[in-house]
Amino acid sequence: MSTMLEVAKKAGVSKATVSRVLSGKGYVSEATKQQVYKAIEDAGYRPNLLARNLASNKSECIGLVVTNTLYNGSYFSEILSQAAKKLEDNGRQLILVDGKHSAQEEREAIQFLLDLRCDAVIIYPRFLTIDEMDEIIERHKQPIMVVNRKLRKHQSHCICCDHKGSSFLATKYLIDRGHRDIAFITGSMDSPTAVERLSGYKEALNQYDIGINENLIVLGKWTPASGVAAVEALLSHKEKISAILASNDEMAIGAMKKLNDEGISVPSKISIIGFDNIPVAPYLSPALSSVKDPVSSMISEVINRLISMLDGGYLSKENIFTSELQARNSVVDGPFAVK
Amino acid sequence: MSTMLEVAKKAGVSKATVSRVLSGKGYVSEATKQQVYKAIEDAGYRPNLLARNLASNKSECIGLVVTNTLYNGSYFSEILSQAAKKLEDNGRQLILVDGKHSAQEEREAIQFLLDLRCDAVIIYPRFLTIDEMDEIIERHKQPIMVVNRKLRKHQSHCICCDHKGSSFLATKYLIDRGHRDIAFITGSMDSPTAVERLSGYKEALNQYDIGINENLIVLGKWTPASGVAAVEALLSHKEKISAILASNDEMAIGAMKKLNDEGISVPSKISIIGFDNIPVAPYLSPALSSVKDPVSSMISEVINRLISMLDGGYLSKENIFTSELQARNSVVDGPFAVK
DNA sequence: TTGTACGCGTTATCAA
DNA sequence: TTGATAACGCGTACAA
Repeated sequence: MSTMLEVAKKAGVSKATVSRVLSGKGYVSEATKQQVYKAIEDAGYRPNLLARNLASNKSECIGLVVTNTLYNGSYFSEILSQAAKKLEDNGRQLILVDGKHSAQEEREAIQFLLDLRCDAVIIYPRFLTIDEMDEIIERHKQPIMVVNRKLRKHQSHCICCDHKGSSFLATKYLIDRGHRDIAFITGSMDSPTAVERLSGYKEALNQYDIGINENLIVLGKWTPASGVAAVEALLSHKEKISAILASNDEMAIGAMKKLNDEGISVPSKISIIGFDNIPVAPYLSPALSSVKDPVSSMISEVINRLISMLDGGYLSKENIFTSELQARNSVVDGPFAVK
Repeated sequence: MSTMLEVAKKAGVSKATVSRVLSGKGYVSEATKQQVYKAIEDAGYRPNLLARNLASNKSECIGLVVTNTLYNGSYFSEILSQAAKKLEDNGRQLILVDGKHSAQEEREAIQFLLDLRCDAVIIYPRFLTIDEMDEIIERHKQPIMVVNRKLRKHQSHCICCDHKGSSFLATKYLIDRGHRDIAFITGSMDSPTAVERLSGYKEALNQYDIGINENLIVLGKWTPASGVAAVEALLSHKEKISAILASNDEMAIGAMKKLNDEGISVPSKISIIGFDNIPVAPYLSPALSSVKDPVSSMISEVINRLISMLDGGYLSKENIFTSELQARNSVVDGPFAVK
């Protein structure tokens, strides 16, 4: 790898001049500029970003941390494609690193990006607590944004969404159409999203004076296979069921499969609603409907803020954004009246 | 951010000693070791990876380039989750950067990772030609591995899979079960994979003396929506059709949807086979079957090679691996006999 | 308009 | 067992 010094020698100028040509800052005569260009070409010169970033103390790239437990599934590709799209015209690079599967590893992933001197870090957390994230944000001068969690202190650094509310609405939607025997398949209960969705379901039942039947609530793990297992468990209880709310689309698809296999037709006998509205979900309707999760909006908004912070002179942490994105979920239409 | 120098001062030793403690190389007395640890703790010290990598000339991280046209879809998450899993125990970081949507941008993404001094780069190309990649590999000392393409020169640097062969087999599978009127939905024809899958289909028809009916071949774009459109086009021709081969599962799902909407039952009236076997695909059977693409094996194998190259002392490019992974696709069972 | 020289935060090579 | 000190490749005042 040839260095700037070699290019300088080839062009018969000093390092500083080459640097000026490259950065476009400072005065360089047209003649020497051409010589330098030629020398760069000849040498096949490539700047060393490590050296550049070290010297200039910035990197033009922002890091994203996502647990790999999320890698399986369309939800994740949505996050990434949004982020990529959003950053595309901004001249910054997105670097994704794996948060693996523990709080410790999520911490390390963030540290890694910070140690690499990324200009900012976005985290879609799975294991870290909001208190710890608040603390991490405090400890670092680089902006650290948190997606899908409501932080206690640094509310300008987080974007979240009302999972409980959307789950409440989806349940209400079914109730409004005459359903009373609504089963619920949870996500992994170590995930706040799973907890919130369950609680929205319960709140709706309570509000409409429908008793909560614990037999109708079964644990899932976000995967299609766990949706199959959940329906198996539900059927074993021999309870009456007219609708199933699954905490995500993958499980809803598993549930659908199992019901079909058992000869229970969907949606005429049992209605199913999932969450997230993954790309293929609309194509599975009318068997399946789905609540749209505002991932795209969240990611998009978070990057907007970040860009403002970075470009617009980012002074203190609490000074720019105070509002929260409260993108409201809406239930996709489906033929859900009880037959 | 405190530096090593500050830590050294706090501990009353020199930079060199701190460096030794951190790297675990060289002799340091237990006593000073403890002082240094304490000073690191006190200072909240974090190594600057830019400086470290610059000085040591390595980075312990490997880059991955994927076009964002692939981000939408389960196929991509499979690539990433495999790569992450594989690298997890290896102590290396995976850095994903966006290849965006042109050859130029794919080039730049590779350059970026190289400029960042990644130890190696894996590319899942979409637009770059194999000749250009051969050339890129030649120009750089870091190993550059190519997934899903057969290179001309550096065969030890690529992993590919026999898309034509698997498409041939899928077609044959249908023919063997009595199908003669088999429609084909292509992928985007600027993708080699799409071309190969089409050619496997044609070859099978030829081999069994079934004429190729151009009306039964329609262009798709990999998306579910394009699957819908493809079926629409097929139906408009009023040709007899007993089976559809879609070049990926997403399009197959779109096709399924459209047929259902038209009251044509799947698979009893028309059988559908997709490709890739995305996570939800098995749960859509028996309506849909899918040919498993060996992505996992490809990614896994490519990283195995890389690790050997990096750890085992990588000398010349042509000297270690010569064999190619020829993971054979197998058709998932489905009830595909013509009724 | 150009060059000199120092700093960025490490690692690594010698002496001591 | 430790400490100077020279790289690593680049940015950037400052001087010329």
